[in-house]
Amino acid sequence: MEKPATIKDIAKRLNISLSTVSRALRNASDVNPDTKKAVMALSEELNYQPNKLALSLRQKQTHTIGVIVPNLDYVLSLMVRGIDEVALEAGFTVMVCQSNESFGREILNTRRLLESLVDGFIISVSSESKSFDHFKKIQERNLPVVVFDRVTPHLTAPSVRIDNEEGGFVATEHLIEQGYRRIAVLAGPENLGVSNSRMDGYLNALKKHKIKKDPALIVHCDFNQDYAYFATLELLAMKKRPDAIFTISDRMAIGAMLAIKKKGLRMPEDIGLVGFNNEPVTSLVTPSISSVDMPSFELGKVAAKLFIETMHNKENMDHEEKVLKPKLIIRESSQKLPIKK
Amino acid sequence: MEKPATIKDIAKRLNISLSTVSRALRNASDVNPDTKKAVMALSEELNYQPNKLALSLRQKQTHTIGVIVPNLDYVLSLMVRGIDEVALEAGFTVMVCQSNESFGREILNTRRLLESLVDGFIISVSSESKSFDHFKKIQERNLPVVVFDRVTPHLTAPSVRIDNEEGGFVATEHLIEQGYRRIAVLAGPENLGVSNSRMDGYLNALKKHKIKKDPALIVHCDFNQDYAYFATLELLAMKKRPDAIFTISDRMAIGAMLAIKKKGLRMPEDIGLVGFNNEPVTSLVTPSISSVDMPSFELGKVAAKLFIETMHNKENMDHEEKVLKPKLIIRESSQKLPIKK
DNA sequence: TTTAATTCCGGCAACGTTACCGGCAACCAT
DNA sequence: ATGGTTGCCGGTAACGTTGCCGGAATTAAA
Repeated sequence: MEKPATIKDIAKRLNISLSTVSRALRNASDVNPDTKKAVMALSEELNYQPNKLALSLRQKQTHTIGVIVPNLDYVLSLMVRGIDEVALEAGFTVMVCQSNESFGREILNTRRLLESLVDGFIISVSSESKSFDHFKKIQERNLPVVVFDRVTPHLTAPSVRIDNEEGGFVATEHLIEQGYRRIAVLAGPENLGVSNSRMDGYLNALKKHKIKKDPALIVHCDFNQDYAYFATLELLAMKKRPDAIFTISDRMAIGAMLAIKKKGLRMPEDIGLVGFNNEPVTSLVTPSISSVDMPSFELGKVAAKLFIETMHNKENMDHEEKVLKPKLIIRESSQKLPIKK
Repeated sequence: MEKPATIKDIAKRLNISLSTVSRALRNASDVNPDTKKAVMALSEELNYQPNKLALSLRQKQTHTIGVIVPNLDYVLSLMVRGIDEVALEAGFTVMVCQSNESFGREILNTRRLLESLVDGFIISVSSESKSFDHFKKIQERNLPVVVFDRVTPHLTAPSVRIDNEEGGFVATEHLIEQGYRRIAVLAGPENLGVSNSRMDGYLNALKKHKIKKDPALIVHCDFNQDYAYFATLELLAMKKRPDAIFTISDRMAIGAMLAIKKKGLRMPEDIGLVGFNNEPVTSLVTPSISSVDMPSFELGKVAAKLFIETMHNKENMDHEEKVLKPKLIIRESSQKLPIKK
């Protein structure tokens, strides 16, 4: 039990060749039932476990998927769990690397995973990334790549995401229906697709309800509670301050909430607030915060399924694009009118 | 750029032997400076990356640490980040597996990591685990093991943890100093060492201040918000209800808070509340919740350092035991008296 | 009885790497 | 010149596994 048993040990003990043992252990064809039984019995007894390294080296497959994410916040860790579940089921191991939203780390992680000889990648791009050469290098090696959540047009690969535009739309329309008219939006970095799509939804809702867009009410800031806090303070200091805020993440919604409280304003009476992601904390704070829920776990599962499909099908699936629907959860922070019967 | 370059490719192109290339690439001794330069140049050009699989197979080391955790909540993910940071620095990759507090999964994960030929383990045991044979199997293979956070006397291995007794003590003493007298404790499962130590601290504080222990005020329940919610409701329904609650985790504190609010009681006036872990959410809810902070990130770093030390030193470090100090963070939920000058 | 088919098995090479050993020069000191 | 040292290099085996090929033994078919 000291050193793990190998095929060689079994062969020696049974006085048969390595090849026979190897075949007995998997194919089972081309091998006498009796010897097969003997091999099985002994391998059981010695607690034989095939050496993964040797196997991978031989057949040039590690059965490992490299997953690159910008961070592991609530939503992304749910997605990763979804990926994990499906991947495990299919016999894959996943290696998760966080880029911490940093472009440099993203490149480094890609390199590392490539060195580890993963069989392919499932990627959510960092908000900082403007170049995508490191990902293209993966594709040059003919390794399958799937992009999820944070997709980008600069990378042609199968993708899964939620309908962010729809999410932005329902959040904004809900605020309008509640009677809010000067609706501000706290968006993320300017080059982040996810953020822009949600903003598009916001703009569409305004247009549909004939509310004029006010550039002063559109604020880009970092994806971060503190930045959102200060941005909100500035918004509230305007002469004609907004009467509602839609933030494209719950982290930012929390920052906004703190700023609103700091100013002594009440939600939903003085000001409405809707976030995005439906993190558990939104239901715990006072007042509870309305938020757009997304099927994160499911999205992860779909990403992994898509990956496996891509891996097996030689055909080009680069233009496969799955889109899941978000859902608005209404809570106290935006519920100004009594609930209709 | 299709297939990764190997040592063989370099050797062929330079008309020298594999061995020479191999030596040139690392030892640098026993090889002519000129050939070395040539090898380096070509390896750069071909973008040569040593094949980790072959390397590991050869030298029977994967430079990988298996990390087993019961879950990835706020505290544990911080610890894992600490582990990761130190491990990476030392040239190790970490593979993290969650057991979801399940004994079966823990065994499965151990097996999986063992199959992946990790060089050793850093473990925080699941709350469900009562047997530790699967961990002992690791030690039989002479692989280094370090236990962190959730330690257990049933496993002799170097360990890192915080002083849970101290944590329970300061939390309870703080409540006593604020004037609370009937202090209940919401503890975790009965066999969980961490929980019991915190309870011991609670008991010590009572004893020091000559408050009689009341078994009715000691409640064991699952490590979980919902259970804590219902347990608190029951506590509050007592004829002589407690005037303060100490929960051994913040998750449980949140559950308790919801129950207290549900009953229409005020914090800190009617009832005091102190949690454990200092999760960010404790400062966001209303009222904000006092909590015992632990140096999680640091603890993870220490665990990894201890692992590396254990790996290198042949000497028996099994009785090395590091203990870090927790710190009480006082917030609204327990601040009944005005702050002293 | 010969031929053909079937069943079962062992040998060899290969995946990419390094450890070890031995050998050929060239140099130095005797 | 002899012997010993040093610098540099190549060959071989090994890590644990599997794929391919060929061959022996047995059975079936002609």
